[in-house]
Amino acid sequence: MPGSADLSVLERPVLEAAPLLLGAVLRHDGVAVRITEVEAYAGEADPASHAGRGMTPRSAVMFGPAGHLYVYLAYGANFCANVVTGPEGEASAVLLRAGEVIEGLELAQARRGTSVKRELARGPGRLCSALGIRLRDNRTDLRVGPVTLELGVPVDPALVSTGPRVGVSKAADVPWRFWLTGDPTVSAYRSGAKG
DNA sequence: GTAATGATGAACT
DNA sequence: GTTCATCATTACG
Repeated sequence: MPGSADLSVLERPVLEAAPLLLGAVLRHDGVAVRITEVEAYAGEADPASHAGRGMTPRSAVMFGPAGHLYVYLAYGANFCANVVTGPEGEASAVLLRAGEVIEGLELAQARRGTSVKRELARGPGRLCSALGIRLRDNRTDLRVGPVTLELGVPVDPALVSTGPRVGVSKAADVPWRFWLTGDPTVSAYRSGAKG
C-alpha cells in the first residue's frame, strides 16, 4: 500500500532509531528535504534533553507515541524540529539538524533568502525555515501531515559518522550525533561548553 | 507577577 | 575566531 506511511520502526530505542532517519525525506508545504544529520535525545535520563527534568507542557509531546513532530523555538528566532521516537512513555526524540533540499528548490531559496543550495537546510533552524515549519506544527502526526516523513531504505552504516552533539553544555561527551560522512549539507560543530 | 536560560544563525574582527 | 539579537519556556515569588 503505497502512501501508507509506516513509522513503527521509530518505536525502537532512540539510538537505533536515529540513524534510520538519515536519508529519510521530510515534506511540508511544497518543499522536501533529505535528512543528512540528526542528534538523539534520550529521554528523562538525558540532562541535555528538554525532557531531562520531567514532563512539562513543552516536553509532553516527547512522552507520546513515536512518529510525531516536536517543534520548539531556540534562542528566540529559530525553530528546531524533532521526530519523537521510542515506545509511548519514553521521552526520546531525534533532532533533525540538517538536510538537502530535493524538491521545491525555488520556494526553499525564497524562504531562506539565499540561492546557495547546500546552505538551504544546513542547521536545524535553517532546515525548519526552508520547509516553512513553525511552532504551530508542533505535535504533528507525521503519518498524516501537514508535515510528513517518508523512511527509505536504511543507509549503509559504513557511510554514517558519529560524534558529540552540537551546542549542548551537559552530557557533551556522548557521541549521539549521526551524519552522512562527507555530505556538504552537514552543519558545523559548535561546542556547548561554557569555559 | 519577574528573571534566567538557551538542542541557533548571522554578522563581525 | 567572537558577539549578539530575540522570545518561548521554565523556575521562582
